[in-house]
Amino acid sequence: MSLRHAILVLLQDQEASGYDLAREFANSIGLVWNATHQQIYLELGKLNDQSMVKYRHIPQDGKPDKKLYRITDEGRDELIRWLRKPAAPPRIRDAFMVKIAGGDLTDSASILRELDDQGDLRRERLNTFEALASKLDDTSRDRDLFTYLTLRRGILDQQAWLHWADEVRSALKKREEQPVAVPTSV
Amino acid sequence: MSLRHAILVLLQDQEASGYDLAREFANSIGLVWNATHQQIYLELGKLNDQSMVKYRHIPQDGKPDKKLYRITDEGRDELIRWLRKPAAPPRIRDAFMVKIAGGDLTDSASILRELDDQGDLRRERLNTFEALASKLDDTSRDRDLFTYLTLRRGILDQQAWLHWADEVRSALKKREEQPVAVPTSV
DNA sequence: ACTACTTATTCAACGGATTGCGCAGCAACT
DNA sequence: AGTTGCTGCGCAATCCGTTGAATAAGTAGT
Repeated sequence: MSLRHAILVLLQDQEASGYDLAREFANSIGLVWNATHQQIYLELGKLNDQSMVKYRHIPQDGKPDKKLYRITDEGRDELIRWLRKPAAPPRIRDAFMVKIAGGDLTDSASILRELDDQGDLRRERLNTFEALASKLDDTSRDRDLFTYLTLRRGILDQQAWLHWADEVRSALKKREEQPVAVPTSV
Repeated sequence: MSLRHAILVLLQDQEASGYDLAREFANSIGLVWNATHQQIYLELGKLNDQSMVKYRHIPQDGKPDKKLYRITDEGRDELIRWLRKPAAPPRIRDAFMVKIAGGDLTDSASILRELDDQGDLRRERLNTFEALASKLDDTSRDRDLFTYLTLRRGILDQQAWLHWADEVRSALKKREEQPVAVPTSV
């Protein structure tokens, strides 16, 4: 319901094409909201119809033409209105966690395998986030305070996940060491 | 894409009605995947069409009739197949975080207000999760290992969030103490 | 008496999101 | 010579999800 607002937030700083936005959704904002290019183009179309944004057509040679969008006053008003009213709590949809909840059906080995895979991904993210955050440390993180805080959120999130993964590993190890009185097949 | 599998996981342990499942989605599984009753009834219908579940009709007096669903062999096969293949990484859609990213547009006060509200919610959740987890401690948390691990995930998640919220508060406080060279209005 | 909540299922309408495809040209690698 | 990848935009079909409502009878509270 608020892809539109995420787009407006991005357009606040600078004019951008749909393609530019898609890239940013894959990086910075992707941390908190992700979207594909189809959705973005569609939403830009709607925003344009409602004159929240406007664009100018830029012919390019060598590359395809593009449309550079910028936010309008109406768009900024809408954004501010949205910022004021409380956000709905995020709905959680974590397929991996559903697997954990149904873990009795699987063997530990395949759980551990996927745990490692997901862990690699998380650790990777953690590194990039930390790199970006320390870059902000060096220069000025007062101006980019909210970017910094967003990154911190991502960092703490990954760390919490990795910590949990360790707990899972040691719990599964303990369970295998002491062959318990649990039926292996019902 | 895997509400169906969450349902199948729940149906594994016991026969249940749509209504029962909806309640469980509001509690246990809701921690990692949430759904409204409309969705659940719809999905149960589809699962039934594909003979992943079957039901028996239970007439009741005093209360409305109900349908008790149970998982079939096909359903169990499908579930196991799904458990084996890697889960897609969860897509993140956190409206509140979008607000933080666009925080320059808002005053600190309204951010702090919403931070408190969200914090209350998180703290509440943390309490219920911890209560449930310690209940498992007392009896046997070997049998319910995966329930326990799911709860741990929820607990660590809330804690990480609350910790982040503290960081935000002190960062905003610091910013206000030293009136910085940041334009208040562009 | 009236209101509100619980149990139980379902329909209809809409909007948001995903998947898959198509076009188009240039650069770079194999 | 051929494949892959990047820049850039878009359509169509389908599916997933949300919102809102209807029905229906019992129980519990003010």
